[in-house]
Amino acid sequence: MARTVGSHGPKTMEAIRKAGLKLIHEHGYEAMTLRQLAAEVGVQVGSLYNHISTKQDLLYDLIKTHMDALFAELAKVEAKTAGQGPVERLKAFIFFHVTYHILRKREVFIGASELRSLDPNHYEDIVGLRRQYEKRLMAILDDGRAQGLFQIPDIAVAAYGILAMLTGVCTWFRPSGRLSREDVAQVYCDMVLRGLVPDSQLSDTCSLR
Amino acid sequence: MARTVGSHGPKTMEAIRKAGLKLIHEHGYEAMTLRQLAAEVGVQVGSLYNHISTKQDLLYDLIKTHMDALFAELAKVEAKTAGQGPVERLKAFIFFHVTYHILRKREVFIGASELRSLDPNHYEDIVGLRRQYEKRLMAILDDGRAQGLFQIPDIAVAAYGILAMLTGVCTWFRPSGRLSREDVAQVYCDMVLRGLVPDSQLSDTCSLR
Amino acid sequence: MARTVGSHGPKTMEAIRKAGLKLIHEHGYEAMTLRQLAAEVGVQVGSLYNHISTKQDLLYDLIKTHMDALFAELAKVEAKTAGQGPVERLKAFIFFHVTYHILRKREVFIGASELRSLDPNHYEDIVGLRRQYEKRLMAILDDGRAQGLFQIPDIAVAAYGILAMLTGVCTWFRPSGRLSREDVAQVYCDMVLRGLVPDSQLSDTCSLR
Amino acid sequence: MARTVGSHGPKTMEAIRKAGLKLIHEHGYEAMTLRQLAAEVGVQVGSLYNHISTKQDLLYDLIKTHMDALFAELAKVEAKTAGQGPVERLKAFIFFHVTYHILRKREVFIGASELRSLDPNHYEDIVGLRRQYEKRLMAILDDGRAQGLFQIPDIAVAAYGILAMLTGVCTWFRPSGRLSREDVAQVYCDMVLRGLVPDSQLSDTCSLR
DNA sequence: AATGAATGAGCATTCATTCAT
DNA sequence: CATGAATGAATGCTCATTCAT
Repeated sequence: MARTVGSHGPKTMEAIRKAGLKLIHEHGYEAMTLRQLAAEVGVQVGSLYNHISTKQDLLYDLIKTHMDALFAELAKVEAKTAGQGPVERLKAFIFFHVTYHILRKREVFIGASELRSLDPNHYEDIVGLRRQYEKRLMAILDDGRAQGLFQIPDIAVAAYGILAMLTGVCTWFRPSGRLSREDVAQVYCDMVLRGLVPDSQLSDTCSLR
Repeated sequence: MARTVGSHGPKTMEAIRKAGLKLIHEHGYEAMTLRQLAAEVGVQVGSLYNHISTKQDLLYDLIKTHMDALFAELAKVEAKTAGQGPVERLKAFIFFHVTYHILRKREVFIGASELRSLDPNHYEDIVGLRRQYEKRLMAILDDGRAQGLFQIPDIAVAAYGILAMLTGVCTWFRPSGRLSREDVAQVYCDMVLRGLVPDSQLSDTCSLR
Repeated sequence: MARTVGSHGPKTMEAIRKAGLKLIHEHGYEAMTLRQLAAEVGVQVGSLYNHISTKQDLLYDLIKTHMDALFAELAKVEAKTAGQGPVERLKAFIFFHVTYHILRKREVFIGASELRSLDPNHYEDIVGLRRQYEKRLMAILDDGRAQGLFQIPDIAVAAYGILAMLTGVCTWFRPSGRLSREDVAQVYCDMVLRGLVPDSQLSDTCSLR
Repeated sequence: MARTVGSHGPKTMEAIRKAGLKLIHEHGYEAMTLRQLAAEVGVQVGSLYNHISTKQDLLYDLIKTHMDALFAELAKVEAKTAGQGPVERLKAFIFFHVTYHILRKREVFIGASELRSLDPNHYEDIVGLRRQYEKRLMAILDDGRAQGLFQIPDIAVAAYGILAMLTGVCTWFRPSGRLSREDVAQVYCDMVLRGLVPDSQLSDTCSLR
């Protein structure tokens, strides 16, 4: 495709990453071939190996880079809300998570759906990071419950549910849609926070058993 | 593996489906090879073609069968709650969705993550079914909003969020865990319903902008 | 090349072995490609893998088969001369070794020159067999020395020297040449036996030091 | 390996030759890659081409250099024994050949086993030199036979046999072994000379036919 | 001289699929 | 129905070689 004639040096690596992101998102890691990748970059297949050591390594590189960026951004948000109450911190977390997942939908999608294609060592590495990320949310939920603000029967289940809901955004969100990034974040923020407060009159009636 | 020596007749097709479900869940459709499949069934590769017409067709068959079963079960639940109010119908939907997704986690996982491997015709077919399923939930939400029971700024966004949360269960649920299927359904049922009721005092404060 | 249309079953494996022997002898194991091999057999490259598991395995198979045949033939010769004196047994060994190495020059050449291309396990295996073969000669030399028939300062060095001399035959022998197989065997038999007898008047003068 | 950081000038060419000798001896010419060679030298692959014109040319260079050295050394020995009798000249040849082949075992091994990897022109060139070398031995044997000192039914066969025996030394000789270079030369010298003298009583009995 | 990136051909191996037996 | 052998295209990766810097 876009044959960047004479593209050299670090530019090529950047082009490989970008093209890899696109193609893995479109076809999946297993289905993407290095010939496709090379064509997209505008380079011969063999040349890829001046920049990556292995197809598997490219996948790990993309996912790891994404995870590192995710943590770096989360750290900024946490710094800004340090010392505030659980509600404020949860709001900040939700806004961050939703907007980040909309902006980086390809990285996020790959980081979740291609985990199984990582070889064992890389897999453990990334899954470890994902668990850390989940724990950052759990810590907020735990705080809120301890302060009597949230009613949460099981912290982990709640966290998994919230993350799944928020992350789902990168599957269906279209920039051209009715709602903006912030609108969506706001809608989910409301829904989640209401879902955690104890005094809703409907809650205790919810049983089919 | 389970070498069903001398497996004959319709048993073989059933063994293929079962093994296919397992292997696609483990490795993904692209990564599963017919040689793996044949070995798992205890048959030579060529013999598979007495039962399936193509690898792609096996995938479609598995997903379509799953979707049909999903709709059949949903129909039963809807029949049982026909005429009841939105809250009761939503509770029923959530319980059904969660428990079904726990029981059929492999089918569900494949039905979502391998969509992209379907060829165009099959893809349209299945995506159409998935949209119908989403609409069944949206109908309940719409009803509840019309009756002033739910506060929902955007029906589609809410539905996607709820489905993502509930479906996530098939990623992390372990039968040996703390909570039973019904416990998890109850937790999510409470969280979702509270999230939709209008009078929570925190809801209007949720803004970082 | 010789496209044996519809060649099936064990015939193909035999054709692969034969072609492999020829091509490895001509080009060396590393330099032979499976495309060459397939063309020689008259088959597609992929089809080779219905019969061999790996290029490396073909090499091992060829060498191992050769070594087994070598030992089987040697056993016959040893059986025929069992109970005879060292001189007779040595003569028999030399005749056997020379004629066998002329008749099976390709197998012998490969079995010596491609050892280094065997992977470690296979290498150890084959080298072990070669050592056993050398020991069969050493046993004869040892016997002869014990009975005072041979004058041998170092059994191993003598054995290596004799084997190298005899084996060299497969490098230069041409069936169309002046001497027949038996002629060559006779010449080497004479030379080796004279080389081992104690009373030659020249032997003790051989020193440059 | 031995990363000669910043190796410059003619030193690099010498390092390439040395590393090439080592790697070809270890892996064979076809199996040695220029990447291995570059790594061994401590240089990037591209840099090799400032010193060699082609992989093939390196091989030829190594073998030709070896052959030239071999002839140069042989010339010295011949000069020293010029005018002496065949027995003395043969002893000198054997001592020279054995000790040279022990000292330069890698060059010798490559010069024999990688002939087939030379392209046609180079091949003819080197094979011609090898024939000349063989003829130097044949000349001695011929002289000895003419003077009635040696009993040799076929000069060429005898020469090939003797050379194979002596050359074999570079396959098994270890400096740490029981025998020194000179010991081995002595053993072979005795064996060969005895093998050529006419009056051994065993010689005429050597027949199995 | 040395480097790093590029090339294009080639490699061993695997794949889904076909088909005579 | 099952099998084993065949096909032909494709895959990830490596190679010797080139060349601008």
